[in-house]
Amino acid sequence: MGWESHLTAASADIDLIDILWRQDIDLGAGREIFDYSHRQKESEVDKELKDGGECGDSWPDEGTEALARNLLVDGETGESFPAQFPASDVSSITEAVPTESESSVIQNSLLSPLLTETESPFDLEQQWQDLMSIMEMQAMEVNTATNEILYSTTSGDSLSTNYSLAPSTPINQNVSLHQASLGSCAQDFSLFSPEIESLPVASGSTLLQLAPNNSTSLNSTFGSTNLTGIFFPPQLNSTANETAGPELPDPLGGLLDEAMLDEISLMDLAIEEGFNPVQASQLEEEFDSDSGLSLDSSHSPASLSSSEGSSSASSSASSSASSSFSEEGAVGYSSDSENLDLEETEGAVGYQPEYTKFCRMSYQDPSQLSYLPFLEHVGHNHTYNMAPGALDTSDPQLPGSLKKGSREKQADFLDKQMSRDEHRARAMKIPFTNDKIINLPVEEFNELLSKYQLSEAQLSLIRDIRRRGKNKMAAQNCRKRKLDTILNLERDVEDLQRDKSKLLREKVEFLKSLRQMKQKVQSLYQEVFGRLRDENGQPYSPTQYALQYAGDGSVILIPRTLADQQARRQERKQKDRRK
DNA sequence: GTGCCTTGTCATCTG
DNA sequence: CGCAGATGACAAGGC
Repeated sequence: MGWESHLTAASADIDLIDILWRQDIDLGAGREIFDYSHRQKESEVDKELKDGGECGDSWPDEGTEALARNLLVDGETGESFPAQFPASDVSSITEAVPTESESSVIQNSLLSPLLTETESPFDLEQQWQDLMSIMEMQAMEVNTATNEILYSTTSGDSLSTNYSLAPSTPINQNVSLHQASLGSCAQDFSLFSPEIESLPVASGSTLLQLAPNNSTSLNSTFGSTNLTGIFFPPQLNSTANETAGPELPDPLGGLLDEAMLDEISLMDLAIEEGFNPVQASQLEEEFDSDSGLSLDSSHSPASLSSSEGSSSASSSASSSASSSFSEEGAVGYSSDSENLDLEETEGAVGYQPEYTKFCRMSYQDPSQLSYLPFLEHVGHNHTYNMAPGALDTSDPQLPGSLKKGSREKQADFLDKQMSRDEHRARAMKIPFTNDKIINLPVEEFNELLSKYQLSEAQLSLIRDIRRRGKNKMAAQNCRKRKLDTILNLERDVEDLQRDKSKLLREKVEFLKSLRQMKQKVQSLYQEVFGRLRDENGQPYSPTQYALQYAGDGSVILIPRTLADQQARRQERKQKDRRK
């Protein structure tokens, strides 16, 4: 029989993975049951989730309420369920499942020990925010299945789906619905109360064929077995009835343990600290568009400077300008040097000093881009390679049809684009480009200097230009690196949050599977115990006997007192292990 | 006029 | 020790 294998497997040292693996195989009431609800609510879920995903920054407040009305769909099982379960919904669902409602007392009482474990009080709204954050993180996942939707961590919600849409599922899967959403449903916690003995179990269940009077005392029975520690935390079993009542229902039921809640809270904190999916997507867009900011050689300052340097500056600046030049002009260069005679330089092809601005993210005036084609011409003029005095102030590359006014404009613009050092170099009649000054290797640079008869002032300026130019590029690179570092860190944070969200969802799924497994084992126990007969053909009393899983995989019937003793021993072991 | 951003520059540190 | 690069800090200019 199938139940034998279940019991046998569960009797040994069962770890979580083993349970889950078997659950995937054995759970008959799985996907097909949940799919119904999924199909039913699919469109609504999509819509709601879309809305939820667009909550953006406002989710902590508005998202909570919105989510409360959401239907959540389990990505693994396809199970869908209302994220929150108003009393009216409960009643309607209950009515829709008459067999369930008939036997609700039994069902609830059977299940409660499983679903009340490791509960801890926490803020309901905070939970919803946590769940919302998980969902939003899900939306960030580009490569994951888009339809995978977070399983709600509220056991009551999840079970409500079973309750309403899977009438034939084992009854105990549906019980905590009431526990979670209806605090007054005390029967949820009366699994092993005597009054249930005479009540029939759900007839539609494919698993439960329990004979009457045989469904009691299962709690302690399980507690006496090796399965106790896995499926039925003893402390909860013993207090199941006490925890029922009008207290605030725990929407997460036994599904979320404290550690998990901690994780969710931490993640929630992380998200609150500035990362929501909207921002993340924006960030991704920035990553794409920020290529211009990267150290891509095509955009690097060096390469830009090269094109800048390839442009030529006219050395025909007025001599009067040079006389007004302030030598260590980093701060105090004369304004005269900036008021060079444009009429003399307008024809010069040369300068495109701040050419890099056009290639950066923040060039100041897009209208100035109209000069770019012209600048390209300028950029290929290598007049600085010519010997001193051979420079031509004319502009052979300028279209002859250009009117003088436009040329003045261009010259004015170019002049404005000249850096201070370029102005100074021109004023001092430096016979080569600033680009060369800056970018030539030391040897070539010295060689270049030796080719010319330069005054001390010129040499000093050239050294300053080289130093400042180098530092300018270094500063640009430094800033880019800094920006890249920040972006990479942000991306790392995003990735880590995504990973964490994924792990959290997996944990929720595992817990859910574990809960279902517990329910199934419980059902099997009831079935087995109910079929047992003594030598007179009478069923065993659950108050006097209990089933226990032996180490060799067999199932034995033992007196209840003995089972209770073993259960207590097991409990102590568990506590010691936790310490 | 003011605040923010970008860029250039200087001073300093580091390899 | 000198040099080149890196970087923090500051100022100027533009928006």
